[in-house]
Amino acid sequence: MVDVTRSESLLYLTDEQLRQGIEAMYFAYRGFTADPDRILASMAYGRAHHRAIHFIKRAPGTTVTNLLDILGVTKQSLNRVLRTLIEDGLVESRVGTTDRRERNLHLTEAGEALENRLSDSQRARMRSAFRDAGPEAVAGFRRVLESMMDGELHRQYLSLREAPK
Amino acid sequence: MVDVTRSESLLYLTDEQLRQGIEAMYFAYRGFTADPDRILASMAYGRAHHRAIHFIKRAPGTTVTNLLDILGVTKQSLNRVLRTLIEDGLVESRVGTTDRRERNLHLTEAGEALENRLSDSQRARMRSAFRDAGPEAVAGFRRVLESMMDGELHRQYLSLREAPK
DNA sequence: CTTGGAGTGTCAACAAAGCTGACGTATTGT
DNA sequence: ACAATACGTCAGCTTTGTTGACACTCCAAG
Repeated sequence: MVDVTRSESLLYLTDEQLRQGIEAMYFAYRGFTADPDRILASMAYGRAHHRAIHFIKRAPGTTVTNLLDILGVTKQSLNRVLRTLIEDGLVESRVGTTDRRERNLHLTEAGEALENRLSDSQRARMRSAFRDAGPEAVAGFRRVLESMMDGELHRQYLSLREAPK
Repeated sequence: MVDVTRSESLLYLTDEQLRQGIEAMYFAYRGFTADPDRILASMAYGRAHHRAIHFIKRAPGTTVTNLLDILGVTKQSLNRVLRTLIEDGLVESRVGTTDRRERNLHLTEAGEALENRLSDSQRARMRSAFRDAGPEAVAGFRRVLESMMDGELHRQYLSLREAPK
């Protein structure tokens, strides 16, 4: 089945191993989004609203352009989502202080409440997976995921750590 | 910053670590789908076609119901995708031999060709990530992802290994 | 002080891919 | 004979993405 004569240290790079990794990624991502999706479906929201809320929570006061950059969608697409969140009183859009063209986005109390519900459920699953797998596995998980991002994605991923709050 | 007095072995379960895991998952999944998406966009296909093609390749002769089960979508949704693939001559639908109500799905030569292009690009990224991270990290990656699937997803993930070909 | 460009919002139209509900046909198994 | 299964399809709706066009506010530079 597998040619054992080749360097043993590369057996984890066989096409079969890669395919299992691909399928694991597919099924795990479905699990990853399942819990928040259930909560969102009970309201008039979808995954796009979750992402906006998540990153506004993560970087309060962020601008629309910055959010656009992180989410990688068009402003028309983001605006539709953002508008409903503002109308529903979950997000507040404040005119920028230094540059009045900008809009600084913040979660309202209601927005914070929903964010908590969503991220609690997602964290619960992540925590359980992390605990089951153990610290070394978690480190490996992180290392592989980070290598899977291309340059631009990785830059954005890291940028979230720079000025967290 | 972090309360070092609590058990050190649980530091990897802090909310901050979990959030980083969540964000890593989000950005990595975007990288994971980026390459096939580019190929698909140049044709009239989308991610849904890719998934169908992938699992037909994985389990040749699979039935529509089985594919429905794995993909977790409605038959109307799958049928729309499957119909275009059959019309375009990438997938063949053969009347079942033992049960003539069933349809056994196979890739045609053209279907195999597209599947190869798609999975080559996806495997290339996965291989590069695996190689960068090393075997132990890959094992951890797999362990965490598998723990992230809930029961039903995990069952389906494993079922692909049972009768691979 | 005008003018170009950046940041934002919005209208319109469209596409991909999910959903529900309903119905029809072929086939199997009781 | 009849109920259930497997499949296909019509119609209509939703979410979330896309282009393209246009307007407004505001900053910065000439």
